[in-house]
Amino acid sequence: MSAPRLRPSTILEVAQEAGVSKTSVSRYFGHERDRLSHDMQVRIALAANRLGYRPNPMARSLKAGQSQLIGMLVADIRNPFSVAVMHGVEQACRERGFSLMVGNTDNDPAQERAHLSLLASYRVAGLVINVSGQPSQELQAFAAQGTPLVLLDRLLGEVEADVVGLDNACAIDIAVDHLHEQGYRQLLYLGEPPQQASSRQLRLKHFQHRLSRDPDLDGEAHSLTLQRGENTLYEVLRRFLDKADRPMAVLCANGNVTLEAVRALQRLDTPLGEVGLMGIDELEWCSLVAPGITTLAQPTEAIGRTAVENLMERLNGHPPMPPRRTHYSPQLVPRGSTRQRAS
Amino acid sequence: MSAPRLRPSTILEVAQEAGVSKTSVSRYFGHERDRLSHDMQVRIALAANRLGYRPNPMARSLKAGQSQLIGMLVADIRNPFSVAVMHGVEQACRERGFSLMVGNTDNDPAQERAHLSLLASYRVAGLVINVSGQPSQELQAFAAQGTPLVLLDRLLGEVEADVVGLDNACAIDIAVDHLHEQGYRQLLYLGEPPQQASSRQLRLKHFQHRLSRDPDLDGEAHSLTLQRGENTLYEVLRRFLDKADRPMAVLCANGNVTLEAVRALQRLDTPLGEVGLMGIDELEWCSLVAPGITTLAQPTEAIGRTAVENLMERLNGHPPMPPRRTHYSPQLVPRGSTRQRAS
DNA sequence: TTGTACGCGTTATCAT
DNA sequence: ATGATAACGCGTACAA
Repeated sequence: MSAPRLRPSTILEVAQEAGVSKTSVSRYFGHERDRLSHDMQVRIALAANRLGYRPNPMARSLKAGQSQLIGMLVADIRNPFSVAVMHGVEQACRERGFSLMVGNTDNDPAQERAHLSLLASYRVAGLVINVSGQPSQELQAFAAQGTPLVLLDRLLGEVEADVVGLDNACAIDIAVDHLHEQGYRQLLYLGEPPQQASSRQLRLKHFQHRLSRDPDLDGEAHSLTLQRGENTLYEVLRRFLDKADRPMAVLCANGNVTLEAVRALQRLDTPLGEVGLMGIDELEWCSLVAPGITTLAQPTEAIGRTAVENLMERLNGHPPMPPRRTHYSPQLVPRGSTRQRAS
Repeated sequence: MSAPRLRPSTILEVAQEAGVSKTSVSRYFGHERDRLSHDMQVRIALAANRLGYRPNPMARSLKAGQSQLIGMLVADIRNPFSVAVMHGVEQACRERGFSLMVGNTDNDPAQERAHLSLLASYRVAGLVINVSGQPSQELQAFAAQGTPLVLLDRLLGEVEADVVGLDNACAIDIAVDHLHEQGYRQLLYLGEPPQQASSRQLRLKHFQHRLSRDPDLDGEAHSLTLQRGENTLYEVLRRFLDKADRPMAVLCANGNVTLEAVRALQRLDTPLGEVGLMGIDELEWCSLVAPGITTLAQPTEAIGRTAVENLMERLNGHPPMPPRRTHYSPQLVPRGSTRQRAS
């Protein structure tokens, strides 16, 4: 049997099959069922079922000037954190009858722009985005067009949008307090280059603030580019370890950094705990690496769901609503990597 | 400033701006530029630029009866393997001017069906799917409609589709051979319930085949449902360890199983390597858990790209083409977890 | 309560 | 080489 390409049935065919006008069928599948007589409802339902009819969302969107699509742009899809958030977004969308168009920008502004204009052309009803860099013209256009925007994790000046993410200052506070309590006095903060993302800036800045405020603590902060074969992180760590004279700990700004830090510490043959290690972002393997890595867990699902909820409120609600910011507090997951050996 | 909702410009507006007919503009943006005089091309280009015109893909699809969309259905989006494949799919799509609609089914046939009929209504040009269970009516409809289908990892009888995935027999062979070489003689195979996925069946079956063929080897296979709080895996492992009298090793059918197996082994206080451990699927943390976990790495990106390439060939090519199967061989990544201590 | 007729933005057919 | 027009599937103002 060669490809038959059975045409999906149209509203017109359903109308004929049911012996009614297409208007009625349209009403039935729109939100005006109540305007139809019971008799008519039954006939339409039957006919539609027989033909396996499903409204064509393309035609709908064309007419409406807006689709039932939500766009989501992720800076790094291989980051489990992003995926976890995406899971929340996807669920929330489906529950509300929206579909998800995802794009991965690999932290590349050019890819971001390309995706953006594509999503715009699809007239997505809303956009959830993990921006990678400066506000592009395309993003401005989105905002100006009135399409609801939710910024994930990273915020952006000049763009009118809701923001959902971690309370960065709070996170740093919890982390530094915890390390302090555990007896660590010299702290090394490791993060990725802050230019690209506001959250990175905030975390870094607040860490430095804490350092300067607390006379009890000493330390430094480094921003480095994570890359295959790079061993900047290793070098930084080695020098810090050499220099330090009091109990010291490393604080990693995100999951990727944590991963590389563990690698480096293993290369340096340094037992976790003796040198404290703590990371923002909870990853499934953190409990496996002996003696367990202390983390700050973000409520990823909630972040995703909240993003969609914000979108929906703007979609249903009234335009004049000031941008909202939702900041979640992380949860401390204490493990062996911040427990000094009893000596 | 309240939401202006700037309407994106249309082909008609460009035509007026350029002082030509919409047909010409359509030709310009379609694949018939050569049929236009140079003069006209310039005028249209200028006008389009001035207005920031982008063809409306909805209208296009409506007319064409098919979209520039590729659907991708993933059984478990939180599985890093799936995400890695998705990354390959996304890239390949974008390079070819296609966008990706993703859905996560959480291994639930009902969700799969829902997504399927949605994707169908969007007239996706092709579908990449990680099926979760039996061929649903919706999937049959897809195939019957002539929409190209690529099955990932799991194949399905009765559905005409290309298949891209791992060479499961080969994978098991490599694994068993490796374990054998390393001196392990009693093998425990741990997998998830095979009913849902053909790849699970194949791996399990071939493992048992190898066991029966090789008089040198002894062992058993278990299928178990992985779940929070469940400790079936732990129990199975404990009993096996108690019983075994020769060097023994555990072979995990996928990344999730590996994760749980490591947890269980740690709970049992069994050093990795003494009891061998090996997993199918390479995960970023496998090198971190001392002494490193031996894995079989799948070429995830390639799998994703190949899936899209198959789709494209069917899209451009001639319908009468028999289903193709592409099976990749995994790569052995030997680490400490399959190295017995020198004693 | 139900139906007629038009338009959403695009492409294909047919003419010029 | 270029343009007028119909049609894709749907929603809706308007009429009945």
